[in-house]
Amino acid sequence: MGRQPCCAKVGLKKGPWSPEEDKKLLDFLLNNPLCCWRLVPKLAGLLRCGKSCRLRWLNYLKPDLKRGLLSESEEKLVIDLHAQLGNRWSKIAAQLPGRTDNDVKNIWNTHIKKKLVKMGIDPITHKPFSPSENPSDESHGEEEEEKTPVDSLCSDSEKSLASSSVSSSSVSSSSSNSTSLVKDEIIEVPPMEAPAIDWDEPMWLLEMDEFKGLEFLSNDFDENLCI
DNA sequence: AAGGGCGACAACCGCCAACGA
DNA sequence: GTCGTTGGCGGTTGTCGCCCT
Repeated sequence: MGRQPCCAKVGLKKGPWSPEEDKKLLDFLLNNPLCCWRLVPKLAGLLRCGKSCRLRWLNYLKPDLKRGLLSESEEKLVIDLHAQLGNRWSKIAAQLPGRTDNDVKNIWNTHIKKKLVKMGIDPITHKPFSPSENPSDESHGEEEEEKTPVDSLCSDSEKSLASSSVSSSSVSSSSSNSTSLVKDEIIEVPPMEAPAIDWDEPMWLLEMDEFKGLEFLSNDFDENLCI
């Protein structure tokens, strides 16, 4: 028996969300305790499937999201975590406050991957390409081949931060930084600075009453929603 | 000015795991 | 133990805007 689709495909809207839809979803989620995503579109008056609503909330509407490119330290962290975890974007994103797995995945694919390739580093293995398999014809010096991605991307002062945090062999106990469980392993990461309120939200969203008092956007908010 | 190429990002799809009946 | 439902995840695709010719 085939798996049922997450929602009846008939009559449901797909594609980009309109400001009105965003507002409806946001209004609903701000004013109602979340029961289950399947009911959200129905109760919020949206012609979307619950899954779509969930994604929109997590990737775009959630108040504490950071937008825009990664900072240098975030980028280093992503590279290190990727070296450890592979394409487990949600685990990687969990170490970056305000970033979503979709965000990290997109940034990896559009920026970091290319950057590594250009530097002669295989983004999958995180090791220098062997001369025969190097996709970029740009010559890279011997020195560069010896560098790790972190070495190549950051200054000396920053290297210490990155290398002390999540090198592939650093599932150790040397640091008192924050830790997180990834299945059986413990990943140690440096404490990221609190997400700055650096919103790049559409104007219509910023104009909404709910967003005029930022104190409102606390962690309690999320817990209340049980997300 | 037109349009083709490309990059960036939002959104969808399909699979899987967890959970409850 | 089985089945259905739901949420979560990662891969992929679609769309839009910018840049170059």
